[in-house]
Amino acid sequence: MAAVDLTTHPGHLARRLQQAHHLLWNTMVSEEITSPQFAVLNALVAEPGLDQRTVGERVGLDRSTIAEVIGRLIRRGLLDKVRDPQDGRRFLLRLTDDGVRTHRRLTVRTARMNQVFLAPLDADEQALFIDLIRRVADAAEGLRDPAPSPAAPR
Amino acid sequence: MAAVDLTTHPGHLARRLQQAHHLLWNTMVSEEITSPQFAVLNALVAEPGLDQRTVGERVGLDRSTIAEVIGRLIRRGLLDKVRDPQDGRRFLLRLTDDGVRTHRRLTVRTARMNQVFLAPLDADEQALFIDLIRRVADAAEGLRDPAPSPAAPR
DNA sequence: AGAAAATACTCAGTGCCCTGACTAACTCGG
DNA sequence: CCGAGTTAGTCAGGGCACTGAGTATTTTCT
Repeated sequence: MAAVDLTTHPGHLARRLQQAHHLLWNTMVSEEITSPQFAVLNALVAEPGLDQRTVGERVGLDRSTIAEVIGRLIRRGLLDKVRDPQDGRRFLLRLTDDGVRTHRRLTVRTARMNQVFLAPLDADEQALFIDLIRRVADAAEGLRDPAPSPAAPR
Repeated sequence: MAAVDLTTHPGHLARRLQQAHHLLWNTMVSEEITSPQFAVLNALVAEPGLDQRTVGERVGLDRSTIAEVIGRLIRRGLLDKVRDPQDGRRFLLRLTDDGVRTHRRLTVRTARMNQVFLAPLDADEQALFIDLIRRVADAAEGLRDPAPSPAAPR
């Protein structure tokens, strides 16, 4: 008894939403390059020469995961990684020509995929959908560090 | 150049939403039992004695993943798995007493967590949020099998 | 200058998620 | 009754995502 209706649980819906997206991505965008990998390429198109940690921050991946993703992109020849001569801890990342081409090619397809993905909603709803998800995600991310009392921000 | 703004991409937002949810789950619900594991427990509270495949269908996991999740729940002693005497291919699943207790305990906490998770939205927005996500996820899942022409449904 | 703290990254371990190939068991048509 | 097709589950392999521990390098404080 006392089972719950999971279709009203945002977490469960979030998981299903992501699965559905992953599926559509595979068929409409690429079976080689995944959505997080594309996010990394995109971050480096916007800001070439970032280090790993910062890229991870931009796309929302922790230090371990970003290392794996970058490893795969390097293996595919889309990315180069060189020690920062200024700071021996960092690796600076830069797209190869192939990486730039791949990003451009996938950009077109992701736009098409997003249209299909959001097709069940009308234009107003689409904007609302994006806004609501962003607000919830932003707020939950803000809960990470318990935010010390405003009197002691440092 | 020509980088894209990922904050308008539903797939990227879906991933961030799920990450945020996962984080909150860990702190507010359980570090032992994950959200998909809870979904399995919940499915078996609603319908005891289901087989693996059907549980997977109920919670939205493929045959491989559901096998892993069930394996972990069995190792934790929350679940039992026995061959169906009627059909030697199936395993029938049933919660242990501990499994039932765990489900009950977590149900209370998930309700609290959902409140916190959705707190940035007002009541109307929350209902809308759930509705929009569900519609998009359902539609995308329906794209799996290309839906043959209506004249030849069989 | 030298010790302590912070930072960037790696590695091991756990869990979720999928596909494709395989095995065992059942069903159905002839 | 028996072979072909279907179904439930396993296994190998690839990718995402996190934590905690450990290494190397830089910064900071004294």
